[in-house]
Amino acid sequence: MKYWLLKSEPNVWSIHQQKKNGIKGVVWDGVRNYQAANNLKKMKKGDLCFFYHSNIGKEIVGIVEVIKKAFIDPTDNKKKFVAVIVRFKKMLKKTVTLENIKKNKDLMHLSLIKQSRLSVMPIDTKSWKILNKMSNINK
DNA sequence: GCCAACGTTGGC
DNA sequence: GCCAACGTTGGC
Repeated sequence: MKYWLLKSEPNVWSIHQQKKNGIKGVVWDGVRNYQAANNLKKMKKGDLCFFYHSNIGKEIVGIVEVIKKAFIDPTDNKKKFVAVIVRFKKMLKKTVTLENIKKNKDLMHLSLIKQSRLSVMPIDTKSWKILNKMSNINK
């Protein structure tokens, strides 16, 4: 199983809306960047993704699960880009802010920090574990 | 195929 | 609101 991070501006699409959508999940479409699209293509059913709020909050707020692997994005007329379907999994007990991620030397290599504009990125297992641990600090 | 101009994202 | 970083477009 692989781990990922998905970015969304909460005033466009937030984790709360994702949660309301419940078990049927949501089509994650609109990605128009090759690097992000390539990451979407690598996703498999059952993979887990951190849900990150960009611009407002700048923090990881929850986890979603991939329930359908990449298919042609229905909103892309040229049929070049892909979408996946993700389902709400859980909210983090404590959100993990970008500020705190930057403070951790073991997380400095993440694309979240190095490539601030990338909206879909892989998270290695070690980093996934660290971030999960950080989210449980104030249980 | 290069690169200047322009557009977009997202942190600050 | 500004701007750095980076992706895309279009003229040559």
